Amino acid sequence: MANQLSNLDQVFAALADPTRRAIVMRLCAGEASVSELADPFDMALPSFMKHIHVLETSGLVQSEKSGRVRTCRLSADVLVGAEDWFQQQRAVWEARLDRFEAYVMKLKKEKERAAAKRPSRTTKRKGS
Amino acid sequence: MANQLSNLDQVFAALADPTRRAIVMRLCAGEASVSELADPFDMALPSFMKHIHVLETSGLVQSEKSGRVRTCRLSADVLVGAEDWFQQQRAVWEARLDRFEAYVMKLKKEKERAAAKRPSRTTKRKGS
DNA sequence: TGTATAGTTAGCTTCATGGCTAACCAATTA
DNA sequence: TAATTGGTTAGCCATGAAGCTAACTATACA
Repeated sequence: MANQLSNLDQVFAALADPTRRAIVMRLCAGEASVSELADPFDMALPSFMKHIHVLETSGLVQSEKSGRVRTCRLSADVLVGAEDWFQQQRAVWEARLDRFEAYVMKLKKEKERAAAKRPSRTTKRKGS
Repeated sequence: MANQLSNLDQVFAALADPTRRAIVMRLCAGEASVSELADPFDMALPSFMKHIHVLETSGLVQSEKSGRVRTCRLSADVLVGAEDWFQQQRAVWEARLDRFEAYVMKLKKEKERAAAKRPSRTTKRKGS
């Protein structure tokens, strides 16, 4: 619902940075202020804020300022949207494997049938 | 097994580009040569090759040259490795929601118990 | 042997990213 | 009211990413 905007370009780009992945991981455990988030990182605040901003424009994070403190929280649906992409790819991949397996089974059966017709000319041979 | 090398930085960076995601999607359906892959894209070959190279160094794609044609295939395990990251985050997120829900339920019960003790002083009130 | 095909290499531009410092609000707290 | 805290703005720099053209190599086909 909220992820029409979740364009994968920005989401994946956001997640390509270890600092930002760490922020996302932290926010999975609950919301936090900017300086709480920044604390573990050895980085100037303005640099850190850029990461927050990247996360916000990707839609992964939302924030709200009250008083002088800005609180950040995760948009789980955007995260899920990205996860969906993988699941879609995996579905295609697995369908292909299934088809391939079906094909191999078919070949095998045909071979067996052929072998049954002209009985035991070549025995099963193992490839190296 | 093959994804000790699958560093998420490179994998997500690779997937942050629509051309490269399209390549991955294409390869989910089966292996292909470079020029087959390049065909749908309006892009000079050297530019396209850079994308292939990014995908290869991320581990998402492997390729092999035979004769003059280079055939590319997907490394599904690397894709799955990235998917795993999302599942881990979701697990943390959902655990938190569960705790929160448990907490809300506890509060609710306590309120009910308190209400039962001193019978019906204030009826349920709706906040605006 | 000559020509077309499939990639590759080299080198160039342009723009985005990730980091910094310095200076600047605007709420809180003393 | 003055000082501290929490964040923001502006601007600089180095690196890397994404695209291009031009020229080249090496295989396959006629």
